[in-house]
Amino acid sequence: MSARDRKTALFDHLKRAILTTALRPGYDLDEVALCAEFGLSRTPVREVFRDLDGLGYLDLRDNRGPRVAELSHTTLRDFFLAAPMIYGAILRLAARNATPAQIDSLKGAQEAFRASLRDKGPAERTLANNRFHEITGEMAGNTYLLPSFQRLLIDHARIGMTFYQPQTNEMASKLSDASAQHDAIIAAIEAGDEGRAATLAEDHWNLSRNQIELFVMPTALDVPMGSFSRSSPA
Amino acid sequence: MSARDRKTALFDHLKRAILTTALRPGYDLDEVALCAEFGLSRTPVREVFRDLDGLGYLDLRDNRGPRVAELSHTTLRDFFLAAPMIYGAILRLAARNATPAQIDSLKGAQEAFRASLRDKGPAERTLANNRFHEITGEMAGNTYLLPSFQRLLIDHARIGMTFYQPQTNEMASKLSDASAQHDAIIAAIEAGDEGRAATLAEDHWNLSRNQIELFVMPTALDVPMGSFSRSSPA
DNA sequence: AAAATATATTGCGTATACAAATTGTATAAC
DNA sequence: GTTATACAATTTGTATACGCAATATATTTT
Repeated sequence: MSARDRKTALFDHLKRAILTTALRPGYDLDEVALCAEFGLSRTPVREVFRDLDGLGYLDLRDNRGPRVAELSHTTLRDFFLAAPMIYGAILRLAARNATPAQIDSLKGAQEAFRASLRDKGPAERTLANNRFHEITGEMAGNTYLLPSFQRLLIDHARIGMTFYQPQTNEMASKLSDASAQHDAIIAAIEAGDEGRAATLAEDHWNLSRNQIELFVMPTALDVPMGSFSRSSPA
Repeated sequence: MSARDRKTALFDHLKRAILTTALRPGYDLDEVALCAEFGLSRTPVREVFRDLDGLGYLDLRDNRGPRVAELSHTTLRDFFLAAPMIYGAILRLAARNATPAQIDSLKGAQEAFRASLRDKGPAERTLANNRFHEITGEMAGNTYLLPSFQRLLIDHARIGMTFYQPQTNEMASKLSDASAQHDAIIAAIEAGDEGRAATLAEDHWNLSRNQIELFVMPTALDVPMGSFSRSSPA
């Protein structure tokens, strides 16, 4: 195994571990440990760190170890603002520009996603879903939109992993909804139907947003008015 | 002068040289020459390269020297698609979130821009204008929109330098228009008027777009129909 | 006992040395 | 004359070593 392969292995490992929150937001990485684990010296390891910093996976601070990018309240707010706009634009452009080879690639990714829903855990499902959307980004092929889109995908994956983790029960139906939407997205792209692609982007976003909101904002208890006294004693 | 200062000096130098097209798109950088010029060894110089690659200034290819990011026909098309959307979103959010300190900073940048219009050349003007818009990006403060916005600013500066360069004559009035729009943008942000900020973003974009289009598409000659024979005799 | 300063230890940043790969050139064969 | 191959030179990538800065700990002083 060449040094280059070991370097890309490290890159892929960190990317996956961060997306699936196996490495939690804010986690401090150990440079020398990773050197030993992947059989690399510090120089190439630090280059990988810098690349991941540029892509938004890591946060590099001076004279301090690299840290997994934080996922704060503020970033969540930013996420909700930016995501619908960018997702819509990306799918619209994907429908406009997708090549046959890319469509095949997207179908493959959707097949893998469906397979992961059958017999894999949350981490694998997240990665498969992430891959699907990464390909739509490649299809859109817009140099300027892509960096923002990719950052959104990183945190979308991580938000998903942190929030929907526990309730795997009622997740199932929502996930098959998501899978059905993926199929519709593929169809719209293949037909070159930009308007439909944009609509589906909105639908897909709404599904995801509802899921997230369920766990951020606790559902109000469905209780008749007046059951609780206004001034709660003690 | 410490090594760190020399490193940031190199970073700033390359950033400015690329924005002003003193280093043209596609230009191959000489690693060792820059090491000598800035008194650094190869390691920190290569780190600067990687940072600039992540930000979209440079293009790093394997086993090949770093190259100034290309500015192709395709990227120009992408630029026209993405810019209005992102610019609008950024100014809208800037109006929503700007802090008093940031507004002061923006006023300072506008003052510097106006000064550059008086007694500086195209490169200084481009840098001053770039700085103004960078601050609006900071004001918006959205983690996800910022990377795309910054990439747009890079190429907006470079497109400006390549196209409006020669005709400094008729440029003057357009530049004072741009300066007036900057003032209006500051006012809208200070008032927290999101709608007006978004409208001004559109106006500012249209002004810039018209400028660019004038040089990309040669203006049709205003000649009566039939002046040219259909089949041109070679 | 608490606080402050000195000292030790960890680890980040830079430099240099070495290895691998790519490119240019020269020579030979077709 | 053109093309292909081999070899040399330049350049890129990786490894190791050193110096400095930041933080933690211990000892001293108030």
